[in-house]
Amino acid sequence: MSQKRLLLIDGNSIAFKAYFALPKTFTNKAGLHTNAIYGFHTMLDSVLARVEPTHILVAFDAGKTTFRTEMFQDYKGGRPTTDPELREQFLPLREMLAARSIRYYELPNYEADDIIGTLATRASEAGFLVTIVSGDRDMTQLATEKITVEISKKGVSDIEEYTPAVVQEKMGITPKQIIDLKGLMGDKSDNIPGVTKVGEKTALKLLWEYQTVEGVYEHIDELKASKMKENLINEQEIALLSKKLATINLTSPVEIELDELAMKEPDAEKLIAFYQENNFNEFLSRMGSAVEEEVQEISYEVVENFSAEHLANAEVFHLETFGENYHEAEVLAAVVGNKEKLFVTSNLDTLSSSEAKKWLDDRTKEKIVFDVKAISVFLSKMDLSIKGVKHDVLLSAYLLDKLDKTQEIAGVAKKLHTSPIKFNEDVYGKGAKYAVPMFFEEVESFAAQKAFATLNVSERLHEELEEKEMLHLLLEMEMPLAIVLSEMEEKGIAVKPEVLDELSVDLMSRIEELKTKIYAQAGVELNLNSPKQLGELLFETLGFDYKLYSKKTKTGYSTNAEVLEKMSVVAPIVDDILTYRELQKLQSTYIEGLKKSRRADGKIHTRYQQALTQTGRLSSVDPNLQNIPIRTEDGRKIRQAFVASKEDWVIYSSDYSQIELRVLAHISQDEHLKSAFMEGQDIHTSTAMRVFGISSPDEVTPLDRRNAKAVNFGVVYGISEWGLAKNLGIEPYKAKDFIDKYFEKYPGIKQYMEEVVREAKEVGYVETMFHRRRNLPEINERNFARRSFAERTAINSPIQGSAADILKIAMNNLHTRLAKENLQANLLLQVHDELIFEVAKSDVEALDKIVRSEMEDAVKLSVPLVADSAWGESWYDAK
DNA sequence: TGTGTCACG
DNA sequence: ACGTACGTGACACAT
Repeated sequence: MSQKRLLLIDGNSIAFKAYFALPKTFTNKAGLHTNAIYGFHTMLDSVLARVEPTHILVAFDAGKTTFRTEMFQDYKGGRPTTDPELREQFLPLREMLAARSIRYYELPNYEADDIIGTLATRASEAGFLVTIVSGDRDMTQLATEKITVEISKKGVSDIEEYTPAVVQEKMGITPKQIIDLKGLMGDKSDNIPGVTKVGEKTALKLLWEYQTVEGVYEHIDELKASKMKENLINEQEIALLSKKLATINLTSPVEIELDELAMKEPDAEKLIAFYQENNFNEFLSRMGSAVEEEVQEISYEVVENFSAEHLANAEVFHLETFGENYHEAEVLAAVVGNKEKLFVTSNLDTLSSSEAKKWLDDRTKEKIVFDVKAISVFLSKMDLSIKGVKHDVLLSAYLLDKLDKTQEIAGVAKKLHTSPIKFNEDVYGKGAKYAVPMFFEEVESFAAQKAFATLNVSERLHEELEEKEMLHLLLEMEMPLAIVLSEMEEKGIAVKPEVLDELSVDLMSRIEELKTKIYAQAGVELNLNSPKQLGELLFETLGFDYKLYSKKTKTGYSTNAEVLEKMSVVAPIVDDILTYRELQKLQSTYIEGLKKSRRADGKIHTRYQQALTQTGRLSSVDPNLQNIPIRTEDGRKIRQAFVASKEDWVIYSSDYSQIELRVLAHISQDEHLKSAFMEGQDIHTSTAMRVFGISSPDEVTPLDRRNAKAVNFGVVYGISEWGLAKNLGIEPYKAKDFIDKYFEKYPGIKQYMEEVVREAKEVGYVETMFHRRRNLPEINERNFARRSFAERTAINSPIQGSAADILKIAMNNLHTRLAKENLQANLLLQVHDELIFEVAKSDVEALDKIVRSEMEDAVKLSVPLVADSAWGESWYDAK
């Protein structure tokens, strides 16, 4: 008979630990918190793997009153009440245990400790090895040769193992003496009093000498006179009571036979339902492979060339690449094929064969891919292109919120609970270990798996898009845009390093001057780039009261521009620090950063993340060309380095005027906002007039306009009193006044906001004009901050997202139009509401006409769309 | 690797 | 009583 092992888990204390170890962002479909359950599950998995028990039980506390409170009313007194966010997890936690066929138990009048102590004793007497898992150190008193106590520390899986030897080594006493220790020193967390002034050190010394509380009192006369001795004598009763309270009951009336605790198979059906309900996708996918015994077989063949036969029935095309940035990444392998059979080659030349070219170029040969933008960039380097792409799984997964931050097909497969495949990191490693695997077969197999997974999920995503009326968004907006973007990225924008160098010389000398000046004023030298050191200088060395200007952060004092500006009156030094910061930012991020990004062709090739933002905007990385300075003159000069790549060409820029407010006017149908735009008024002036009751535009002061502008921004962001107050530097009650007046004057906006939030609460998501969705799982949260955030998001996302959609439509239309008209012009950059081109001087007027009309007519709204344009030698001059 | 800061729309 | 304006990316520092 093999060794039986019993695992006993202290349910309350582990749930408690897990709750505090994990963020409260875990919620289930009903909006209830699940972080403690999730953490409990994780802990359970790791301890099960480690201990491999044959028997198991989770013990819970039954209630507040126990035999201990009868002995001592204040036992565990003074404890704060359990958070409702934790309390709501106890029932589902039991459900999870039930689904996993794990027995749980509670006993009126007794604590979980007593159940565990009793069963541990019975089991060890019956020849079991016992492991106890708890977050409570008191349990260590149960440790014996047969009973191991594991105490979970900070994290959920970080544990400390206690055997009698460990206890002996740590404290010099036996586990049994823990109760004597508590008797003398008490226990704050359980409100066990202990003897006055006796702490851990004193108590241990006494126990080393006299073994037990009783022993101490038998020999109390031997102690030399002291306050401590007096306390001991006076509080003998308390010491004995404390010991009693700390003693785990080993003979509780637990009505369970050990046999009943034998490990059982989980109830798969219940467990799957539970995981689904609680969004435990990771656990679900792990089950998936365990449940569907038959893992789908992937059949692939490594070939030297793609033959016409291979291509004839191919449905998928995949390029396996190595490198962080595809502008310089290496293609390792290509895959074509279908679910029955895939063909993998590392001979990329085969893509240029007439058969392959023909297949790639044939629109009637429909292809499914993952990331057509990246594929197009790679192919274009080989002078190839791909046509007939009917489904880009990257983009559809993005639209359906099925991408995780890895942006890989493996993440999609995981979210959809299909056969799991590896992530790039698993095959190529990361950091210093990022490398192509030693055995190339691994790459070939990985490439085939990705191609298979792409096919495997494509149908489901396609169907889901159809259901949600989002197919149009994929086929007519995102997929065509991917091609437009690939051309923009591939083209790149020319950057003159001489211009940057010139700016750099000036900046560096000014930075040095400022540094010297600041050190002189400070009286010490420090690293000005360190917020920590700067905070210490201002609020410790120089003695400014942080409470007046700043607030504490996790690492020190906040020293951001807002704080420094507040201090400017009393501390002239901060003006120089602000300037230093500004120039340092320009130097490191823009001068040095951009120079590093320039490639051999003298151009910068950014990459647009098309499948990332929550609203449908693009983002630009490596480098980010969507945040090149413009607001200060020093910063704006950076734009002088961005020029056309050919002689006699210029930079042309066109941007939408107030697109977000125009979108708001359209979707809210607010009469007043609409008419302001239809009459072509300055929108902030118009708002100022209405809200502040001013009759003529001439009477609107700059301050009025500024306030109105802030209110307009606030409206788009999902206005809050506090946010507006902070932005304007006024009191929240004044901000409230602005908001109230605004809503009174623009009732349609108020109605829109209420409606969009109401609807979001009902269906759990919001949509743009073109059905782009954003899910808002926290919209019905009980937590005020999270719910409020979701509500503001519900207001903002349709506005920001619709504006993004409109520019995408304009870009696609422009792309087609420019190809047709054969202009000497290239679209180079997109900055959310702005498009930047390079164009032959001779074609500027023609381009201007086309661009403005395509932007203004991209969609028909109930207010006009207006695009303003400009051009010049550099991006700086296109203003 | 996380935090603070700051650049843009 | 709660803690915020919406959406991003890159840099330097500190751990």
